Amino acid sequence: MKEKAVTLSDIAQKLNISTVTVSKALRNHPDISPKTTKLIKNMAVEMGYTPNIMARNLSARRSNTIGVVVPKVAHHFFGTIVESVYDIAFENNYEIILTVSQESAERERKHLQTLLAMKVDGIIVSITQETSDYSIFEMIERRGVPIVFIDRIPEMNISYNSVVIDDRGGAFKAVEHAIKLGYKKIGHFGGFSKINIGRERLLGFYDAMKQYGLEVNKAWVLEGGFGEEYGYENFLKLYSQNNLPDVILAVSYPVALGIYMAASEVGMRIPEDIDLICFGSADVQKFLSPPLSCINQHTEMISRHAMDILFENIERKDGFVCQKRVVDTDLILRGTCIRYNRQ
Amino acid sequence: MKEKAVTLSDIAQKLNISTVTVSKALRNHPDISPKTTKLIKNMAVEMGYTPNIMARNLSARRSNTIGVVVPKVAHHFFGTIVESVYDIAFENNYEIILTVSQESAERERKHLQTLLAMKVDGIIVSITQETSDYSIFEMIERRGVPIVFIDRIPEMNISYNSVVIDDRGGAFKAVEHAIKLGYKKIGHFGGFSKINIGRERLLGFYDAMKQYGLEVNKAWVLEGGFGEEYGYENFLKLYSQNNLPDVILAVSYPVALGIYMAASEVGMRIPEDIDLICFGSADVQKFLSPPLSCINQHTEMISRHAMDILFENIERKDGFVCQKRVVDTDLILRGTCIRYNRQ
DNA sequence: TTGTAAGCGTTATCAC
DNA sequence: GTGATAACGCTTACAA
Repeated sequence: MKEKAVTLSDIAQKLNISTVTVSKALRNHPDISPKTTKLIKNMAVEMGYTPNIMARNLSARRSNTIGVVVPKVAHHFFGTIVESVYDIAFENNYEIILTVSQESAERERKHLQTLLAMKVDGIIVSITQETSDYSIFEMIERRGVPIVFIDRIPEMNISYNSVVIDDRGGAFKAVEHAIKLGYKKIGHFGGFSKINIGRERLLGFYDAMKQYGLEVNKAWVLEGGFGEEYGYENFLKLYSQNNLPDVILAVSYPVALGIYMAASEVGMRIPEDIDLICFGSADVQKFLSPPLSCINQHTEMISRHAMDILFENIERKDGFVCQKRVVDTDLILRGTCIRYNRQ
Repeated sequence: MKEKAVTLSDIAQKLNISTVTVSKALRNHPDISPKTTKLIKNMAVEMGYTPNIMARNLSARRSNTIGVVVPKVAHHFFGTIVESVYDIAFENNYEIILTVSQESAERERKHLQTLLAMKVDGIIVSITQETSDYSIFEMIERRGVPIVFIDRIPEMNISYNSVVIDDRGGAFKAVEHAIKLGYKKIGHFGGFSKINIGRERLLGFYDAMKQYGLEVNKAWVLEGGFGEEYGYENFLKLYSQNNLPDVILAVSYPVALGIYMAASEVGMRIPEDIDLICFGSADVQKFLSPPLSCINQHTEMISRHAMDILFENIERKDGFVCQKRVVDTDLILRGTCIRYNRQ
């Protein structure tokens, strides 16, 4: 029932030549004459030969494979990043081993170990919210496996490659926009500030407030996670204290959704009663009511840069050049934060 | 700079024992005494040993790896399926090789070949809209690699495993619900009918119409793809003909979004002027205005069944039992299709 | 309980 | 141009 897989030597035997010749021919090695190559290739398809990548990699000491670790995949931001990573890999004849940490640092660590064990040629990782033990990354570094961090990066003092969004600039841009609209009472529902994206966005918020000489009301600057529940809870908290700002910068798209939900529950209208803008774009935002304005992140650029850096580092086996690239954001104005809604 | 990787024999040498003993100890083989095992394990971590999975798999003739091919990943439906597949794999110490066909049959084929070459123990695939050449699947079958199709399945006459949504029943349920509300002018914006999910949903629509003795107005039954653009275009087409039904069953969530967009452009209100329900659930639907009712697909159940079947088939190396499992749907009623809105 | 020998399928090296 | 030989790192008999 189960056919034994055809191997190089099966083909060789059939043709009465050596496996080496077959191996070379199949890889278009110049050693082998065109006609032998032709002959061998035909036989290979005829016999239904499939190379054994395990064996190939073991022997060749390279896997043509890139490992990826992301916290989530059923999430617009990571979903689009992952998808473009796959596209780029495909174009370049690389395979991707994707792993999902589900925001668990322990799981992340295990996945990284597996990737190492699989002898991937390079690694792309976006760390979890809770990652604080960086020893595994140092180990990867020591092993000489190129690694690039995207979006969420660790705070290490060894040098490493990274590709991030201009979080600080993006937040600044959004807040500046709100200020120019006329808003003064501005709040920020932020993420954990122990992770770069949370902290940078918070800084961008402060930058803008400071530059325009506005006072920051600490009560309106709330820390939390990047999920819906935080937007929801924080909004209700301020509402119950009867202390809401006029406009909120939400650290993520889900947080903004949480705000939509809470606002609708308590009968407040967006943007009339409270205005809103958030980080991160998903196509569905244009379908919200009102359509949600946001700070757009160019996910495909992140993937592109990350893969570029990896390919470059894989080529030059000698010391890498450590690179830090920053991807610009732009404001997409839809139905929120488009005019000043207060008296 | 680049440390040479530690191997089994490095550990063996250090300890003056054989590699076999080390190999066994590391895998908790009962052969080895607890204290030697302990000793070896300590040395392994001390030396920073990482197993070489390539070598292991080559030798063990099994990869503990499952290959997955999906048409898309930045898509709520597939994103959640993929995520749960990863979770289940992780629980069971399996690795996943995910590939994304991007709805290209050619790419799908290449990916399948790669998976075969990687010697995956099993394969899960959701075919593209255009897949019509099934020879690769027959080849996989012949190779004895367990394969299970999910959601989108091929029309082959060889037997194969599959896990699908009860598309027909789901569509029936939704249309029946609309009918009971009082609707009679019911339309269906469907997908390609050459693919099972498109066809089955269409059939479910017809089933309900027939069972309740309603006439189908062919002008309201439109075929297209599963993307936003089809909902948008089809809606505008009917609108320009001044020939809209009272309620539409959209074949997918994106198609429904397209309808929202078109309706809002021409100033028609949902659900007052035209009502709507769609296949597929995404959390964001509850944030739409009005919140969109839908036929919910239990994605995690699909993954669970698919993995179950695979594990079962991997165990029993002798002939498989071919299984076809159907996952139930349920109606999630939110702000559309909750009452009859016509005079 | 431990070790020996053989082999998994491929590729690199160096003769012929 | 072609091929013998030795890896690659591990596991599975089977022997000691």
